[in-house]
Amino acid sequence: MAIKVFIVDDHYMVIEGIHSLLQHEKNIEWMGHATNAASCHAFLLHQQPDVILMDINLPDKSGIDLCKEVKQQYPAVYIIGLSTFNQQSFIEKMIGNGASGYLLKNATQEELMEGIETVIKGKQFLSFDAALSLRKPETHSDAPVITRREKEVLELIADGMTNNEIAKKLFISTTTVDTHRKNLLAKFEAKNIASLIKVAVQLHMI
Amino acid sequence: MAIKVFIVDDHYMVIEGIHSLLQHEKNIEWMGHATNAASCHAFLLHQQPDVILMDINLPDKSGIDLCKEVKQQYPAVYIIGLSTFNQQSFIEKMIGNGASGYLLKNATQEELMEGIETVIKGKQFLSFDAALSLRKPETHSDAPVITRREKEVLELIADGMTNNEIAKKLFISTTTVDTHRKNLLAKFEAKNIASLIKVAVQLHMI
DNA sequence: TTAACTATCCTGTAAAAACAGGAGATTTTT
DNA sequence: AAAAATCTCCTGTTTTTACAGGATAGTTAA
Repeated sequence: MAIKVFIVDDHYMVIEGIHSLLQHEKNIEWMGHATNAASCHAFLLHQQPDVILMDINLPDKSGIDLCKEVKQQYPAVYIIGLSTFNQQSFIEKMIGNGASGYLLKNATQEELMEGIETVIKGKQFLSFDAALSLRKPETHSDAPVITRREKEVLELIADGMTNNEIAKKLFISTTTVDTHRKNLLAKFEAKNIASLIKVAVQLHMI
Repeated sequence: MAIKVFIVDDHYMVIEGIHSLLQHEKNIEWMGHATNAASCHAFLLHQQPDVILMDINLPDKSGIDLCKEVKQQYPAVYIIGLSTFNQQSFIEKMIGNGASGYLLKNATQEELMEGIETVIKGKQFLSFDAALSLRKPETHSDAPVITRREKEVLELIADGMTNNEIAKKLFISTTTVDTHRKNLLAKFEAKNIASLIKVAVQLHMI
């Protein structure tokens, strides 16, 4: 029996691209597409795909949230996240919200088929690069790995708060905030906060 | 005579998507694709497309640079930039480097065809959203107006330089740099440089 | 169960930024 | 030509950051 595949993505080129890659696969039944979360919900009221390929960027909702909702209502469906970028945090959140796998949009037809056939068996599938990025997060990435607390402090610094103000807000000592700041500078290999903030914003870490 | 179209993009799904959208167009001759800048150059040594659809993110080089190189060597070819996002700065750089137009990847078949047919006539084509963002650049933006010198100083601050270092580099007094810094803080209504840099990077002023 | 990581805190010192409040000399715009 | 904007420079003071070099307790991972 053919695997019923549905896609949620707001980019026609991607929809058409995947459709094109799958159209000659006899094992795949193309169920169509939705370009936003609302249409996806509407579709699922009457139809039941086996696998949903889901973009993480949708106009009305993030794919991460949609993934959670769909999995709660239809636990039997397998969801594969789709993204252009190899963003570890998104991958983790998608998986955390019930996605069975992850595919980068630069995947080949073989990878796409492999992904669908893997998740339909209940297994997890991660794109090669995605899998790599989960295994060694900081190897080829310029973004340093910072802790939750450091991120918290970094955001407050970027909002213009001084160590003293941050300390009061977080109920910790000023010297602790200073230590976090020190560690952030070391991790970013930055000379001062100005250059650190620039890089952090450019890396979308703030 | 059919318009010869070539595509440079490292995402197979996008290549297939565009191919799929164009495959039934009799006016289009599909010449194939390259997934990086090097293959694109290699292809152009022997073949000559009329229009190149070019991604701004390539593995070995930015589309912005590739655009420049290709236009220098083959001025007759029309280049249309492709991107997922509606980033004004990229659009401007692509156009500045000789691109004839710009298409968002969520464009429909109609928009795609319209884009190709427009640039082949030597006209400029910008995706609707892209065009909107170019028409009113600073209308809805909170970006303060800063002088040339202030921008110069701002960039050096963002690179991690101190007032003293900047002063030496620009052959002016440290106190002058301090004044510029003071004025920048006032113009951005920022409490300190950290918050200023954050906003400046987000507004693409750095 | 160690080892590594994380978050917390400390004492100091030196450097830098932020803030106040000026002023003179060019350019640019009106 | 006059007004406005820009760039330049100054003396101070206070606050904040940056840097050095620790330490302790709890958590997480090997």
